[in-house]
Amino acid sequence: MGSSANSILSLIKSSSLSKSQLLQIHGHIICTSLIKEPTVVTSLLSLVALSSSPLRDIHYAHQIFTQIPKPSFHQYNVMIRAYSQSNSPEKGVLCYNQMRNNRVQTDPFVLSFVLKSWTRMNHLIGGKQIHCRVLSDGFQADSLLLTSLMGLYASCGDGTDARKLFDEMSIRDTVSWNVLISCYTRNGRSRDALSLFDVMQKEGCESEPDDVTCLLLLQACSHLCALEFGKRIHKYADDYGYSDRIKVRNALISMYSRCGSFDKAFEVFQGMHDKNVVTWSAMISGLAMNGHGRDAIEAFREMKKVGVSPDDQTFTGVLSACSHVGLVDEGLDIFDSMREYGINPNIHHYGCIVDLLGRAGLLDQAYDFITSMRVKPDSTVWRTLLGACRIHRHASLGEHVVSHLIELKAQEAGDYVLLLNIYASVGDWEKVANVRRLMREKGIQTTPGCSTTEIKGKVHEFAVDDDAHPRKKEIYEMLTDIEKQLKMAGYVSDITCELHNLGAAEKGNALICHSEKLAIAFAVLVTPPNSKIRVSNNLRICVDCHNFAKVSFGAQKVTTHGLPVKSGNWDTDLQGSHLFSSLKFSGTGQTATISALKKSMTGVLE
DNA sequence: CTAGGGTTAG
Repeated sequence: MGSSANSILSLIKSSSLSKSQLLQIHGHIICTSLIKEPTVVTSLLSLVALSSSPLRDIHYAHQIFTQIPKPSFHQYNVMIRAYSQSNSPEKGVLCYNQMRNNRVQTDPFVLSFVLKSWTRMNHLIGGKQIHCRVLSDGFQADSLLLTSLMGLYASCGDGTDARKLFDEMSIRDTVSWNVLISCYTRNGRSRDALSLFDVMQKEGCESEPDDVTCLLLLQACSHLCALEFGKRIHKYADDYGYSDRIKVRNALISMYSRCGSFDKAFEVFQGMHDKNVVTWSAMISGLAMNGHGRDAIEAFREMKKVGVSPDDQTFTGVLSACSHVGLVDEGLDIFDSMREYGINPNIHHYGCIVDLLGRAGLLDQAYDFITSMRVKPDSTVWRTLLGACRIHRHASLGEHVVSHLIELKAQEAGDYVLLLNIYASVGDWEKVANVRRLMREKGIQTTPGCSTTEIKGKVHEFAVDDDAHPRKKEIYEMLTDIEKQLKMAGYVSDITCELHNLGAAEKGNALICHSEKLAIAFAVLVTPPNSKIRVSNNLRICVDCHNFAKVSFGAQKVTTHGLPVKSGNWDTDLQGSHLFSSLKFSGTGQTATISALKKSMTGVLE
């Protein structure tokens, strides 16, 4: 290697290289025979492909790479690694194929990068081919590679294969455990994920939970509304010094908000000296989902004032706050302001605006908005509009929206129920019967409603009209008692969410036994006065049960989050649109929290 | 020298 190579090498490695200097060096390397000098080219490639400097530019790296006559192992390595982290992981695979065609030897590192590419593409078959290569190359004992493979099976399957690999591993470090936990939470097995927390802490387990374990478990707690478990993780993080980490704090804010413990979320937020975008976004979403829409918008202003620049997730939070409170103009202004931050609206942002317009009754405007979107509308966007049609009883538009869902082949049981609701709300019983018949013919199964409440760490579960509970007699008595008090307080059951053509009196009776009411009655029964009651649902609450809860626990303190009720408008009016409530029961002083779970719960969580 | 773990609206 000549002296010019040496001086260029030290130039590349100097930390402050300008873009023009880089172009100059690149030009020089091409003009001279330095392009055949592996050390120089590799360090240039590493700088452009992988470094954290502003010079990082994967397209430019690719340009340099293609000019190399016969790339070395290291040069392939750098490119495959860079592509596996980029937003075109498929190019990493191409690069790997080229490497193999050129008979360049691979190693565990390269295999792990190309595995990451396949994993990010959610391509099981491609990943499996790498699995075969891992075995044929004799790396079957490399625990890091095996963990990467677990990651592949975790994102492409239901977790069975990931678990199998995990069981077969001879050395499992914390990351392996974390991959398994993450796999479980993503596949709706949050209970299994939480149970691993105890297993990891048992005597003889080679690895113990770290900060990422805490993050993952906190997420599982949110899914299950398992506040008590969440508090345990919080304590663990405190004890082991992980709770100083900003990511753990952010996860705590998120967990407490989603579990309905807004005060705790705010406490964590206020105790943080360094607040990043994620912190602010988590808090803004937390405020929005707990009924403090205006405060969420205020927090949004505050974060900009202290110099934190909002990102796409901040906007989803603040836009959803606007739609919850019904601030249409404010929401649209904020949506427009995204451009100033160089953020392109994604499907979530569009969804929020559809929700915003829809709830406000601007249904045609919402429809036009969907058709003018720069992103192809997905089924959730249409479903949001369908929900708005339900609120405002717009049957013809509802039918039209359903036709879009059918076109997308995305109709779900819930969509038929929503359509049924719309027809029922306008009293078109013939069409209600049609939809019912259609559902029967197609064999569409609706998810049975179920509510749970956590008493002394044990989760009690209730179904609609449940009579399986050992204390059912007392529960129904308590329910009657509450109803009596409510009638005096002026509560009238809302019958528009019932689907059958019954008389008003019959409907009033039919509504009584929704699972959320049973869970509330049970919780009031077994908890002492002034305690907190928390009820979780697997489905969105019906407007009557929501009103029931609001009136029972005092309409003043109503805050809501989770899935919207089947009808109703904004948080602030009694037709409130969300499920989560932090309320006070006027009779005995209990406080109730009702929140929605996206996944149904079964079994008992100890 | 390098690797594997988390993210949102409805």
